[in-house]
Amino acid sequence: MATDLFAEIVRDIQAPLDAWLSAHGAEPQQALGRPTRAGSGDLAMACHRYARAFKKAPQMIAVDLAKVAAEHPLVVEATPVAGFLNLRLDGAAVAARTLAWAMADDGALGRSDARAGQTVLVEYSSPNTNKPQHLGHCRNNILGSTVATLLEATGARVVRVNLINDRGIHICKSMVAYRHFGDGVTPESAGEKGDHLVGDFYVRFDKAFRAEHAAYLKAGGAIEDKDAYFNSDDSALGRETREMLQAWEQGDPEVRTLWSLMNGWCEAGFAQTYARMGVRFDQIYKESTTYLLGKDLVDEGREKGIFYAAGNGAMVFDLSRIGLEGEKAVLRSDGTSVYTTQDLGTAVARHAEHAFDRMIYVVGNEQDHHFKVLFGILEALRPELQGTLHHLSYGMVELPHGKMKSREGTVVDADDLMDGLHAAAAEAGRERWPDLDDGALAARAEAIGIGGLKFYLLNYAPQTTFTFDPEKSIDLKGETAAYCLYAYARATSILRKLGEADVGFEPDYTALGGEQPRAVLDAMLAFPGEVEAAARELKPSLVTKATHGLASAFATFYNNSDNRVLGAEPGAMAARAALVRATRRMLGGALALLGITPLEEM
RNA sequence: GCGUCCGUAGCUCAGCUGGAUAGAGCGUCGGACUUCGAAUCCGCAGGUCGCAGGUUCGAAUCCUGCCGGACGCGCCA
Repeated sequence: MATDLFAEIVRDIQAPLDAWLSAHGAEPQQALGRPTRAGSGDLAMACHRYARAFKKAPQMIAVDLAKVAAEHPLVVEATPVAGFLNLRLDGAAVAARTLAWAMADDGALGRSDARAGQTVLVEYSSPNTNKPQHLGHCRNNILGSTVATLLEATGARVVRVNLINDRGIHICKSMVAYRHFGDGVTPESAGEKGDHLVGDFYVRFDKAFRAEHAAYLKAGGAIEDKDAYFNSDDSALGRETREMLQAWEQGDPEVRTLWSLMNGWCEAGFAQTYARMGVRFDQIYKESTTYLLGKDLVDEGREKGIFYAAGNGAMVFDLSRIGLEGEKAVLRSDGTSVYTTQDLGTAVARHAEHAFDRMIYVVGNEQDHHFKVLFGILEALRPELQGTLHHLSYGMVELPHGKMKSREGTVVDADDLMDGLHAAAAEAGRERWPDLDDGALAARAEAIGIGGLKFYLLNYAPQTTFTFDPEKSIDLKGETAAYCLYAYARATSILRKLGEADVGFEPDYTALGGEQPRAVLDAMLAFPGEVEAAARELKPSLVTKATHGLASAFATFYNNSDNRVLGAEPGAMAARAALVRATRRMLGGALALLGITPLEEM
């Protein structure tokens, strides 16, 4: 049984207040909550909104409600203050309940059955197999993976899906470059990860193409626009690439062989990157097998009058149906399908396969418009999908000196980034533990470095476009994974030293009445609500904040010598030991939700 | 032109389904290791919440209009 103890306590105290309000003819509206103002007790409620219903001053209502609240056994003080009802709870009783709950209940680990019976598909990552993954993919992978974990923790059956973009003109560019400059090189012979090797050829293509275009312009060529030049017959490389795509579609054996070879390299590289990030999938789709889906839906939509033929023969959808402007083509005038057609087919096929209650696409906010259109068309075609489709849109990651641009070499490569984080953690670790063997040091550095990346990227709300500072990202101070891991390790250390010294003593919970232990208890009580909100709003940053909040409250508790566990008199020792054990358990659970491995020592 | 997102401390960001004195981290400055691990803690300084109106007992939060930034608006993906 997984419960949210805080919510339970609030409900219990709220009930008689609501009953009183109803009995006096007012609709109960606002729940008790944590007061925003320090020193206002444990729970508070603004009574101003009832003033109209009662035709009475908020101050008077607060006085009446205070009398009702004071009846509750957990409430030791109910004070009306300027129209607010402030409640102080029995600290020892709350502490005893909180610690028992934190040690035994899965709710304290953020688990619940709130989404029991729901099936949710989460699609994330969706890389192209023409170059290695970069910082933007890191945000996507970690965001998608964590959202999936949160939904799972709160009861949903989750299917993690990756749709690999393994076909198309950009893939052919790497292949053309390999054909020209490859000379039989392989990841093994080059000693390079496969995705990086393929990426090298993609860059090589761009370089060769730009040289070709420059020479063309110098010789008096008229087409200045690069894309237009690429698509013209004047560009030999453009022509070769386009012809290769056609050959691929026709199943040309030689082209298919090269394609399989290079895609295999790339996917093997991705697998390593995913494994290191702790990102996994239940199902991997490839566009090479899905790109023709959706054509039957176009026929269906035409019969239903959802699509119609535009002037030049293309099949289009009228976007004014969904409050947007213009038309969206689902078939070109030559009868071939577009990206959206494929997405339509994929969504319908997945619904047939999984009967999902919800499908979440984790994709950058530059595709907001695309998803509005896609969902609008899907809901017109399949009314039963209404309300099930969600685009988890996230902002771009910028660098201190602007955006990431592959052409300008300002891309932060995912593998390099993880190496850098690992190295920074290892360097700090080497100073701390001069005698630790290399293997153990590497394991800790990996946990701290990769955990740091996850925490850093998750700590921003998804829609924010934020600035990634490589220097700060490897910082182990502040609102970081390392900070939370350190709190966990210190709690572990206390308990190791304590052994069983507190066994058999009755905890004296009044020893937890001080400001610092109470702050730890408050952070514990807040945690499940934050996890639920994070799952509901698809916002893992709520979990990183709540985790840091618990670690921070514990650090403050820990650093005050009044709160020593070891050497305290038995009742206080037992109570504080219980607090440390509960903190450790909850921090471990919180880090697990974030995909971060706790360390017993660091 | 239209649409979406964003604008809060020197920097990076929380808070936004309206509530009391707007928060955190970093950075600056000053303190705390003979006491459970200093990758820690404590303290000081730092804000007309982009601007102007409106709604409300009450607005960083809701509405309108401006200003500034990002991204979109394809028979690309």
